[in-house]
Amino acid sequence: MDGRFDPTQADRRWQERWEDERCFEADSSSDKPKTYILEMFPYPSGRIHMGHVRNYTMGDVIARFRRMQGHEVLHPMGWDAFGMPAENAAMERKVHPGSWTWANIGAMRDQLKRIGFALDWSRELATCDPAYYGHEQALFLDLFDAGLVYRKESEVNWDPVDMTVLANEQVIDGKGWRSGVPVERKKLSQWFLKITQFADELLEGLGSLERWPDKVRLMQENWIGKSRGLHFRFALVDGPAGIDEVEVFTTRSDTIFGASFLALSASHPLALAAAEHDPDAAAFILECNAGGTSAAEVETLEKKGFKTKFEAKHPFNSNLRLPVYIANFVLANYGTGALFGVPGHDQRDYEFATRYHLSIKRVVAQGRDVASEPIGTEAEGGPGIAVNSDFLDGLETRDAAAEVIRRAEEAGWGRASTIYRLRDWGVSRQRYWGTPIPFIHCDSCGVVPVPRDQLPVILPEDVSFEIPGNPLDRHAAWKSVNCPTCGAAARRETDTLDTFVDSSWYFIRFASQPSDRPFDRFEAEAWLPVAQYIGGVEHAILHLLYARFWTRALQHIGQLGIAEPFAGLFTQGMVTHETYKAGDGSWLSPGEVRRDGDDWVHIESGHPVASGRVEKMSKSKRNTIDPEPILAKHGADAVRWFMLSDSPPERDLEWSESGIEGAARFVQRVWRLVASVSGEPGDDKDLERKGYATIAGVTAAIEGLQFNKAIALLYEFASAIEKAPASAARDGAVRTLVLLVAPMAPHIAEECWDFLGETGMIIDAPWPGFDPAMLVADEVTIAIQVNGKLRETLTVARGLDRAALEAQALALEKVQRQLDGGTPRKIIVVPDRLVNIVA
RNA sequence: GCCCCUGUGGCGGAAUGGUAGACGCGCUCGACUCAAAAUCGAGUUCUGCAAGGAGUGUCGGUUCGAGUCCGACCAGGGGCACCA
Repeated sequence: MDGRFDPTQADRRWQERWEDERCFEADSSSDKPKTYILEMFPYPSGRIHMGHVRNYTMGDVIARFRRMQGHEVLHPMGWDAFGMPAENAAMERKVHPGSWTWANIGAMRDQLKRIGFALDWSRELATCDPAYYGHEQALFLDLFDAGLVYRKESEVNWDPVDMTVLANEQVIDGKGWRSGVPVERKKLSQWFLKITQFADELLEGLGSLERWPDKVRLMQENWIGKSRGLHFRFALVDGPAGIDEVEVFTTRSDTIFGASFLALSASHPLALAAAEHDPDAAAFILECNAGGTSAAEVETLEKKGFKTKFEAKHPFNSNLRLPVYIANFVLANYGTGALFGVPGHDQRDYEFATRYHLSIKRVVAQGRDVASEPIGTEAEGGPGIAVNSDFLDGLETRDAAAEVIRRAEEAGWGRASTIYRLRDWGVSRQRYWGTPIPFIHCDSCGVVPVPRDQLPVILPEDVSFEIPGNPLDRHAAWKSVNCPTCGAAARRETDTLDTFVDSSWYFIRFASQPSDRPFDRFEAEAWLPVAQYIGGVEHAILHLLYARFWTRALQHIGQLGIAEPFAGLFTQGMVTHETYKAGDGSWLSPGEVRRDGDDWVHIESGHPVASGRVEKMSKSKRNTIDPEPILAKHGADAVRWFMLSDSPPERDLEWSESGIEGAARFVQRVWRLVASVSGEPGDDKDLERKGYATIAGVTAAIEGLQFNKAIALLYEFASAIEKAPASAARDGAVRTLVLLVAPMAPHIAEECWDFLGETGMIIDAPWPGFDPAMLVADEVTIAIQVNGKLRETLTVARGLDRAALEAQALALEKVQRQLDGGTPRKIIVVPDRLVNIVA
């Protein structure tokens, strides 16, 4: 054996052997306990980046670890292959989105294989493959049959650059999540999935997801936004034809006596009725609709209203008349699109009332406040005691609210109800590169599903991207089809599905992939739920909520007996790197700069460079590090090792050259240790104990996804072995180390295993165990404190009694010096741990 | 505005209420070498010659004992945002 381990040779050799022997193909009929490990599948953008490497390394460690523990592991990989970038590439480079995507998949698959992931490539799938999206179309029709899919004319978020509709979740700060331009409002007929039907289930289900980060559960909870309150009606005085009341929703029914106006959204039926005979009202509505939705605009937007000629009667006092306004701050799609304003206890209503000189009445008193004290310069939003509120006076907010609901229900003008912030999921996209929605539009039969035997509806190949918009819409031959019901000439639906639909069930297809249907229920259930799902926190709401919904929808229609798809979730941090900016403001890549003392200079020009913030690796900031040359230089194990060390996995990891070098050093260190195996006899109790402690620690750390801790323990163990004299125990420790390193650095581990003369591959070796009794040392180090401060340590036999410990501690010179002749007031003794002398 | 998270050496970060700074990076010194790389050894929170003293964002509290628990504040990050 040579002095150095050569990863370039070994990596490929083991990767080929794993592949040739089909080691990582999961057997659905295995008797072993089944474990499903999954990382969020990548979009095939062209190249693997460090974020992928980190993500997949973590999953790979768990997968290999579980395998060594005797589990049958499913660890698949595929491609989230539909989406905008392929169309953009098509426009820019005149290539077909399909050929671009498939070429990228090929390149990225090769890259992943060179990192040595234990993946079951036999189950690889790509969502742009008709063999995948055809089944998706079938599932979509199943959901349609179950009434979970509907079509509705609705105001949508229109991205004027991408020329498509966006889901609410894809609008960030009023801008398209991809294009970054302000979203416009537009009315279109869209397909929707009834996610709101599952709002409560999705909320309740979060409680069972104990192995999810609290943060993600909280984000989903907020997103679903459950509010309990009262729906009730205000009768109108002289309402227009057909409208004699206005329904509102409130969570603060206790403030009902503080109402001083009603406000309607611009698209409320009563607002439209008002506009019919009043050009001023119509103009105001237009103004409201023109308003942008960006955060900046919303923040600075003044509360404005238009006073209609209608008045509403207060439900508890029909003599009290409230003016009805159309107001720009009322949301059309939350609650009923109308509200009653309580300026005293809602800041937004306060601003509105101030502007239009409406009365601001106190109906809740807090602390020392008294009923007669006026509201100050701000609304008082918190709970308190009802005042100036007739029969509610003296009741606490909660009780007052309940009392109003009780009376409203009794009198029949309102009912307790719950509403959600969550909206139904609009899935129509006016794009080419997506799953065609399997419907046909017939002039006489309406919207007709494509018959099952005609699935998949395949995307046409001959399309052009010369003009913006949806090429499917211009493709006359593809579009024209006969109506399946009446046979007359009809048109295909040209919208495609949101790509989040594709990723809402891929984990089921991984588990079971028959050719004639989306999945086999029993095979899928054998693997699901995913034991450990790993991905970026950016999917905390969108993807994870949709996938949960889709799974529950399948359960609802009896296709799958699983409620939650991901039993364990882990969101890993990003891989970051310092940024560099040249004098002219342009970004420079790490390869273009070099260190010069404490400063950075541009290598080519020698000009000074400003080093900026450490940020997520991104093309625009040019601070990316391509994994490829790093792999070639240091080998897969060093890259994997570095991805796991240093930072806790949920935090960001800053890429550093010295970090990867340190990792490569450790790989060589393992190799040298294996070469130092002596064959000499003899035991070494301390080293054995250290070995057991390391096994226990590493096992717990991997189970808790604390890879950085596992690695620290392995470094410590390696140091201990290096220092130990030759013995059989030392040789055994080296073997243990190799086993423990195997999930993280599998290539060197196989190489070492082979060198040690073990039979079979290390991927199949059992994970080492230990006897907990062996972890206990004979001697323990006791901390000796005076007044809680450490003064000395003492090594004593384990289990030494309190009196002996106390005596030994008091005898210490340093303790005596601290006591300075005085008598201790109290002595705390924790056996095997510490003695604290209180002076 | 509301909700949540995080503050520990030069850096990444360890610490069931019980020896703060494990482990890694960097740095210093030493060994090996003609020299370098690689490797090995010693050291590395601050302050002090030392004994000692101070020290986990700030201020207070609980406790024999607080990085850890409680309260207030400061700073950074994230999520939601006219949600009735």
